[in-house]
Amino acid sequence: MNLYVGNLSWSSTDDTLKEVFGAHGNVTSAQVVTDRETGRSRGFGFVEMIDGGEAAIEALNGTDLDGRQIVVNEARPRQPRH
DNA sequence: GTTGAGCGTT
Repeated sequence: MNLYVGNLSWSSTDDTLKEVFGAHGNVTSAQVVTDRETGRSRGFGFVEMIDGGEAAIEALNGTDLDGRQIVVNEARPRQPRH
């Protein structure tokens, strides 16, 4: 299950998502989207989960993460890179 | 040493 996580703090990392979402399910991959040019965080990320995905959404959506209320939702299918 | 709506770099 792919999860979209928005409104992240600039300090939030892949490990941050993996820890928070890992507490509610099995995380296979967690990645904070960083700017390709500057390499800085764009304030959102994606989390891949095997189980507990929807549970993590309801459990973590709107909750505080590193000082910001994160937005958790199911991610849309990513368009092929061009 | 900054910024703040949204759906990703390979």
